[in-house]
Amino acid sequence: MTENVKESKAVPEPTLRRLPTYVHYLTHRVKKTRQFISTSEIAKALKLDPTQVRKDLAVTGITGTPRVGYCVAELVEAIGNFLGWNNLTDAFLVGVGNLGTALLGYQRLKQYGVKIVAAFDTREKVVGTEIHGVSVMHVDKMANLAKRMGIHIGIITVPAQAAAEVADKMVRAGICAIWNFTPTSLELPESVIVQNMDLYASLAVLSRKLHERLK
Amino acid sequence: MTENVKESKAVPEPTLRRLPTYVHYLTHRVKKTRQFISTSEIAKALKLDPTQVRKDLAVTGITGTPRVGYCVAELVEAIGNFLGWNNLTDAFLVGVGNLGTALLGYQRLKQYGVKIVAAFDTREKVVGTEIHGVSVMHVDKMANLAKRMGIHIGIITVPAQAAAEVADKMVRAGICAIWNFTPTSLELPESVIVQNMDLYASLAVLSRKLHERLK
DNA sequence: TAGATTGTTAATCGATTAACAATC
DNA sequence: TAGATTGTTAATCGATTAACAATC
Repeated sequence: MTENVKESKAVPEPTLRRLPTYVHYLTHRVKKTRQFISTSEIAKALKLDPTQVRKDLAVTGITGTPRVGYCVAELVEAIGNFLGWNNLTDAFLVGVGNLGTALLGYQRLKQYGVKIVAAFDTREKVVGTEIHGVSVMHVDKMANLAKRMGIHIGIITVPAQAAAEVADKMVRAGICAIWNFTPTSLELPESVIVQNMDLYASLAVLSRKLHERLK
Repeated sequence: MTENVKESKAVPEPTLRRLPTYVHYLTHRVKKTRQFISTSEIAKALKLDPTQVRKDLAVTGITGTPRVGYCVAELVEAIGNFLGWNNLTDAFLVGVGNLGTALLGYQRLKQYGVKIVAAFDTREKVVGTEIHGVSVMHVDKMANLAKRMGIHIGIITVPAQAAAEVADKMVRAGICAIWNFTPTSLELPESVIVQNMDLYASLAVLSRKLHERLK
């Protein structure tokens, strides 16, 4: 079997999760006037290991200068490029409840490469309305529209019991990456990328640690 | 140095994160009539390793029966106990924007051991109102009230630039566990439990994987 | 030059997975 | 009994951390 000349290893998921944190730190807490920064300084602020920071940054292809550090502006640029924050990807959101509405209001998502271009629901009360500038349509129109517009990302913010069905519909409509805000574990083909945003998993960690502490 | 007779190892965080998933699967997708279930069946449905499921369940102290499996009702009960879902812990939420409002509407949180008993903000428009049955007060009143009510959990849903200050206020008011929905990395004493719910970290993983796929 | 910082290779650590004896 | 499933110990895997040579 022939191997690729440049078979790049998959980037570890923990690294991917830390990259936006670096950008946030660099753009919001490092003075705009500072041109360079060392990994030990980043590490200290974010409570990480300096070596880890260097390894993380390395995946973006950027290099630093011994005794000087990394150029802040270049870093921000390189991470953005690496994560695809430049070319906006259109997304559909299904489920305009409390959380769905909140996400529609997150203008910030655009800075992170994703733009919600349409929202869907089944309830008469919301279908036909516009929320935070995004039209809400009946979910029956989702599949055709997704195909026609070549949508790749689907965001699921429906009640848990409807999640599986919505996910199936999305996949059949050609959506290949799903951001799942329900606690339901989706059974989908291997080829579909699923990223779970599980409130309850997160809360369980917090709650258990607190229990241990107070015990 | 004397060691505890029963020095129980800390439960791995990945395990804590999976426990709520088991409960959700068992209560919603396993027929109520089914009395027993094997770890291989759970594993298959959730795309996990059966051994891993057994190890996860073991931390709750529950045991199964060879050739029979685990009693579904007991499992749900044991996990709930372990995660402290029985005795409700009161929480304060600061930042009644899109996301904060959505969380106030999440009645489900109560099933997961946390009850938001008051919300805070600085904006005149919302201070004094009531959202989803929870009173919104000025953030200046938060510290005293938290001390008086013995609040342990704080939820931060303010804009990123206000996060550090709110977190400090919470800690000074005796709050020792913070659920942080902002992308800001909080610099707090070691003793404070911080659980980050980072939308952008999650989105970065999804977005990057999609990029790799389409490339 | 001297010394701080990068970039890389090696060691460690912890979680996942495999192997298998115990058991109902 | 036979065999499916548990529960535990050992092996593997991958991420983190340590060590250190290269470099500006």
